[in-house]
Amino acid sequence: MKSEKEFLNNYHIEDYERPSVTADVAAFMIRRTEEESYRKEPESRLSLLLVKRGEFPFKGCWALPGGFLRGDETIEECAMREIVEETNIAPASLMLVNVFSDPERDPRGRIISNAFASIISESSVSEMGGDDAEEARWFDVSFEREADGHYRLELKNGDISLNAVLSERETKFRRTSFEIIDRGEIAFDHAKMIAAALSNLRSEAESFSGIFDFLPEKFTLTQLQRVQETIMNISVLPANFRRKAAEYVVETDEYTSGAGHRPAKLFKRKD
Amino acid sequence: MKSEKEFLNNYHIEDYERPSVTADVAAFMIRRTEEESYRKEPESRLSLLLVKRGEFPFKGCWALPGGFLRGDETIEECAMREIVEETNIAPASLMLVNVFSDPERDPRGRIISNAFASIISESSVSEMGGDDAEEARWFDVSFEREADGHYRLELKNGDISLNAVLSERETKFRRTSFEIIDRGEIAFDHAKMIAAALSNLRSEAESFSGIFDFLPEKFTLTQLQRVQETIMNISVLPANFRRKAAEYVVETDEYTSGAGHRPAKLFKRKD
DNA sequence: CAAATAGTGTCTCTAAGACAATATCAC
DNA sequence: GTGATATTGTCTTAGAGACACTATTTG
Repeated sequence: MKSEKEFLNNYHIEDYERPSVTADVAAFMIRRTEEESYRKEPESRLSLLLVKRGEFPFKGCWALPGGFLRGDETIEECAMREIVEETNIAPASLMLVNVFSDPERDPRGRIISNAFASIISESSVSEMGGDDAEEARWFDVSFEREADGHYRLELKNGDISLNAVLSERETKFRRTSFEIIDRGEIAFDHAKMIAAALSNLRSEAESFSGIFDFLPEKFTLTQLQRVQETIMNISVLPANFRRKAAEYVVETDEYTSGAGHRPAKLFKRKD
Repeated sequence: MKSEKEFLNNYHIEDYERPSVTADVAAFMIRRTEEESYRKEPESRLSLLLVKRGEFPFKGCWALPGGFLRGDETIEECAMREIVEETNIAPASLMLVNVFSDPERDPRGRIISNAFASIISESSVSEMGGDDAEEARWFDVSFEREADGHYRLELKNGDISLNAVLSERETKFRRTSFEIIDRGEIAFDHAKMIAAALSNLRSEAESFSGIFDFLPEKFTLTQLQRVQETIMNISVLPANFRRKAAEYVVETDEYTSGAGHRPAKLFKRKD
C-alpha cells in the first residue's frame, strides 16, 4: 500500500492528453455620441472590443481579445490580463459565459476556449494595439431577432461592418446558446461567444445586475436608465424606471450642473 | 509571406503550456421515501450522486463523478459520458456551472475542472461502481444558510454524513460562487462545485426551468409542485402553484388511480 | 363515512405600465 | 420665456399570496 506522497511522486500528468486552454473576452463599454447640440442628451451605444488578427488562421478577420492560460493563473486572471493588455484598463466585472470545446473549433489543434463577458466603465479608453501588432477597435453592437427566427449580429466601426447570422439552439435551463449560420468575417466561433455574452448581459441587466459597472461611482438616474435601455434594447418610462431603481441606489447630496435644464441628483449604488 | 497551410504546418501546439481538463458532474435526482402508509403522499428528497475515491489524493473521501476530457469529445460530451458510466442513465439535462482553475486545486498538477449540474429523472437507477472499483451512492442533500451567514451543506446516505461549511463570495452578476470553510470529507474543491450547482438549480427552478427533467413525460401538478418545492426548499399553496404552472403545461386526458383519494389529471410539458 | 388529495373561486395587496403634472436650469 | 431634462403623483390593471370551499376516490 503506497502512501499519498509515493503516489504523487509516481503520478505523471504528462501521461494524459492535454488540450490548450484559452480565455476569450467580450469586453463591453457604453459610448455616447459627441453631437451634444447644447442641452440635448447624447445617444448611448453599446460597443464591443475586437482585435484584427495579424496571423493565420483567420488572418485579417476580427476576433475577441484573448490568449492562452499561463501556468500560475486562474482562467479569470487570464481573462483579466488579456483585457488589461489590450485596453490598459481593468474591467469592472467579468462573467464566464460558456466553454467552447468543439475539437474542430480551431484549425491549430485542440484548443478549449473559456468565453467571458466583461464590462468596462465609461472612460477615456486609449485604444492600443496588442503586442503582436494587432489592431484593436471598439465596434457598435446591434443584436436582434429577425422575422425568420434567426439572430443578426452587426458590429460597426466607421467603414468596417461585420455581419453574422446565428440561430438559437434548443437550450436546457435558461442559458441560451447559438449556432453560427454565417460568421461574417468574425474569426473562429467568436460570433457564438459574442451572441451568448450579449444574451447573458441582457438577462442580467433586467435585474439591475452589471449595469452599474458601466458607470462611474456617482451617476444620475437617467444615465442608469440609458445603460439598461441600451443593453436591453428597450425603452421604459422615466417614472417607472425610477421606482424600480430606487431599490438599488442611494442618493448623494451632489447634483449635476451646466446642462441647459434642471440639474439631476447624483446617486451611488446601494451596498 | 506564408500561406495558411504553411503556417499551420509550422505550428506546434505542444510548444505551449497545457493543463489537464476534466468535467465533474453534480447529478441530481429526486427520490421519494417508500413509507407509503396507504393514501399518504411520500416525502420527496433531493439527492446527489457521489463516488468514493479509491486512490490518492483524497483517498476514501467522496467526490463528484468526473474524468478527463478525451481528444474527440466536447466538454459536455465528457460530462455526459461520465454520468452514463456511473449510472447507466443519460441525464435529461446538463448545465455548465463554473470552471475551477486554481493552480493549486489538485495536488497531482494543473487540472482545470468544468463543473456541471445535471438532472436525472426519477427511475430505477441501478447504482453501480465505476470502472476503477469506485463506490457510487446517492446522498440526500440539505443546503441552508445559517444564522452567521455561512452555508451548511449536508449530504447523507444511511450512516454516512458529510458536512461542509461554505461562505458566499462577493459576486458580480447574479452568479453566486462559494469559498470552502470546512470541506467535511468532500474531496478536492467539490464542495464549492456542489454549492454552486445547487444555487444554480434553485434559481432555475424558480422560473420552472429544469424541474420537468426530474419527472416522467406525464405527471400530476402535485408531483411538479413537490419537485419545485424540494429544490427550492420552500412550500407554496396548491392553488397558487397551479395558476403559475398552467403556463408551462398542457393537460392530457389521462388520470392517476389507485390512491385512496380523488384521481389527479396527468399533464405534459408545454412546447 | 373518514381520510386524504385534487381542484376552483375569490379577496387583498403589491408591483408594473401609462400618463399627467410640476420643477428647474442655461440661454 | 423657451426648450430641454428632472422628478413626483396617481390611475388602472395584472399577478402573487392567502384562504375558503367543493370534488372524488378507497377502505
